[in-house]
Amino acid sequence: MHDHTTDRPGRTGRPRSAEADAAILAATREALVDLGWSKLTLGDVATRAGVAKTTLYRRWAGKNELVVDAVAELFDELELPDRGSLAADVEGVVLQFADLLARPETRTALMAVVAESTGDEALRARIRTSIVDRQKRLVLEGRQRAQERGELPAEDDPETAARTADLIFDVVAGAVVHRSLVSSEPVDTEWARSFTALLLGGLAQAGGRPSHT
Amino acid sequence: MHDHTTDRPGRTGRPRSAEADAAILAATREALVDLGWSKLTLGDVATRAGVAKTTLYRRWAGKNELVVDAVAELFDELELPDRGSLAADVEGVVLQFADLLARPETRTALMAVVAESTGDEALRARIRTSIVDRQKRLVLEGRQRAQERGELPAEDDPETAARTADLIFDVVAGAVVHRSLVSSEPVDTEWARSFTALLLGGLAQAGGRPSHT
Amino acid sequence: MHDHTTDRPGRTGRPRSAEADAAILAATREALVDLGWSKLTLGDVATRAGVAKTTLYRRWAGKNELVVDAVAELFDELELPDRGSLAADVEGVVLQFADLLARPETRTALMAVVAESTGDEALRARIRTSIVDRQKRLVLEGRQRAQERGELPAEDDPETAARTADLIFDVVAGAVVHRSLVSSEPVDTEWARSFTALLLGGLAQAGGRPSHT
Amino acid sequence: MHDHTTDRPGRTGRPRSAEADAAILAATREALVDLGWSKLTLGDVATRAGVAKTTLYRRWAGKNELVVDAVAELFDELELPDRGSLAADVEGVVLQFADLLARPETRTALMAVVAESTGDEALRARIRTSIVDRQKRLVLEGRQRAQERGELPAEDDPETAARTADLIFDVVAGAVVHRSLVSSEPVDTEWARSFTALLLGGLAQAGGRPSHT
DNA sequence: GCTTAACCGAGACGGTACGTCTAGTCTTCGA
DNA sequence: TCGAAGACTAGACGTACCGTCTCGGTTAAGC
Repeated sequence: MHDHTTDRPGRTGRPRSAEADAAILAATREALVDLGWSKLTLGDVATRAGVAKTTLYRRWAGKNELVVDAVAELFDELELPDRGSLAADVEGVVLQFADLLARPETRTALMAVVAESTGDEALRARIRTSIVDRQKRLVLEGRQRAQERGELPAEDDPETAARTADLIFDVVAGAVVHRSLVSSEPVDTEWARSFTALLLGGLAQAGGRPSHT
Repeated sequence: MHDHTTDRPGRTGRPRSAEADAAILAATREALVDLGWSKLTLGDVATRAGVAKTTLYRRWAGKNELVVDAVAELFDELELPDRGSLAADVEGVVLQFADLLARPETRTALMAVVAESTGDEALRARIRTSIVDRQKRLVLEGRQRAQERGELPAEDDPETAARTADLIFDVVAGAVVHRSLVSSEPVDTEWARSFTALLLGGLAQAGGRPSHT
Repeated sequence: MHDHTTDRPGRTGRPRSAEADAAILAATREALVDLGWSKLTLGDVATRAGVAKTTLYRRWAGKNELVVDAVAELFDELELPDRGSLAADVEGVVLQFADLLARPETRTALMAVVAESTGDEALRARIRTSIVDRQKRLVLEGRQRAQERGELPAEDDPETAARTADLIFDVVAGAVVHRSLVSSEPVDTEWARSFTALLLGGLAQAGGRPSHT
Repeated sequence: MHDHTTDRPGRTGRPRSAEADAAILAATREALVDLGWSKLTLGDVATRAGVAKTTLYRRWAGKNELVVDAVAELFDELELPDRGSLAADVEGVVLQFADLLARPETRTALMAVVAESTGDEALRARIRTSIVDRQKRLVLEGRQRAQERGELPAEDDPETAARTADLIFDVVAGAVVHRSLVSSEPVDTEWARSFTALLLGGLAQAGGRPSHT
């Protein structure tokens, strides 16, 4: 997160309003719901937040940065409650993630900032820092539990462990995003179960008959 | 594909130029490379194509529709050459898809139109028709071959077969897209091999030791 | 008048439709009433006339020429019935002219083409030929009658006679146009009587008490 | 005149630039000279004035209103220097007015806005307020002087006085405009003298022999 | 009655200007 | 020094007309 409010060096003059920050981020999410990414304008956000456009530009460099911050907060809601088995944990996080992507502000904003980031390394880094990497904890935590339960073997080489975690993260997140936003099909319990079976058992085993837990 | 040129009902009046269509789509891809999605303007595309802005608007409703058509042509390049085994076929198509996503016109355009489509059912349908569904052929063809080789069992229930194909498509396409565009990590041979091992063998088996073919 | 229909040199091929000419001019006047000069478009005129735009451009060079022809016909309605005295004749023609300028197609078109003609000598000539000079007959005829009645002395020098006729024409036409279109005041019987008194008797005499006939 | 700059009710925000107003009006007159009314575009005026198009639209509703204001300033140049007699005063103002109408920006603009005003009461009012009525001062002043000199009798009834002034104004302005712009003949000293003789002495007296002063 | 050239409708074409919108900056006043 | 208000430059938007062109099809004069 990028704190615009408190970490200023100089201390003379009128201090910035902390309320304004929250109001602006909330207004941004509201505007995303109403208008979508491309029709969202900073002037409109400022109006909704009851704030002057100048104030907004003083704190964020542009639309991209603002939206990344506004959306990042939403992703911190994801959790990994212990459901007793690796399969159940995977299913749970898949459904949580799908719920998040079902919210209009997330749907439209996430893909849009990713698209913008293709030609902007700074933005790409900001997305990784603020959104993506923060969620890898879910993979690490899930593996840890599965190893404790004996469902997965321990991994000695830390580099291989990291690579595998990244791979799993891309597969899980990618599949859910693709199903939700590109294929436009619902991510319901049935799909989550099929996906989990595929992830755990692989195509060779699960190809014909997905094993219902 | 949406044919703007030939399938009009009335036959009076000057017919539309078929060259213009091709020039516009090529100019769109060129502009995507140079400018990226958000800085691409239809006026600029028209200029690059040597065409009047009105000609462009007569055929496409807006930026979204135009870019979908321009990018869709690129996806038809994907093929599934027979590499002798299911694992090799998967690896091959993953690397092909990654190459396609490494091209700047695809990187910037694909996520952007998906983002726009979240609030526009017509656009979502156009993306599905022009891009997504057309590539499912790769999954179907790959499974067919694997079954003929005996690597996968036959599937009797056609509905289950279709659901499984959709699942695999979302997993493969989603993982590659997420790795390429969100995580911003390279999709190289090594990653493709690890991913294939996971897809075929599942997490339980491949978790510790990915089986190098 | 410019005859587009009959005076062509070659004689083979399909002849131009004479009905089209009339329909176009009528449609032009109708469009002038509905839309005014600046919002009149040739495409709209063509549609109203049930004619293709091409047909229209084949016969007139542009909006200006078309409107001049369309309006010129209206001016030929003016007549100078013998009312028994010079004053009565002047009053009569003033009121007739004012009635003509009260019609919306005349109001808007006359000034507009005059404005366009300031930078276009060919158009200026066309206006003089088609509209202005044709009406000078009214002045000449009126003077002729007045001289026969003994109200005005004969004029021996033909050049002086011509200059005086031009002067009177500018004064009468100019005053009526200015009153109608610039001052936006009605040209009614009372004003016509006052104007006639001024024209005949001059300011020195008519200044205080206009002599009601 | 319509003050866009100073008389706003609210006082917050950046005030409008007074320089911009002057630059825009000057650029408008320049563009009228170069292009004429019909080819004048607001985008071009903005460029010439070194101003953004939005600044221009913020202050004027459109081309008509802008041109009226730009031309109105020119009309304020007219004066009525005391030349010693009513006839000389009339001649002087006629020649001044003709000089004004000989300037290309006036020629092309005046008739055009009058033409546009035929279907637009607001514009008609603006023309009357900004241009026409302001010049009636010349008639009133001239009559005042002539009465002081004893050339014209005093007029007791103020309503008759006003009606007569309006009549004279329409006759003088109309005749000069018609001569200049419609008949396209020069308003030179000789014509001014003939016209003055007609105006003062009337047709009956001046018909044959215009009294050369 | 057959040619044949010029006509006709329809509508796409390359252009240009429109009037509006948004971005991001700047300038003023008041807190 | 900050914030609200709103004017500023810059430039894309999507639309409307311009005047030209390219079609398929029609129509009368002249052979």
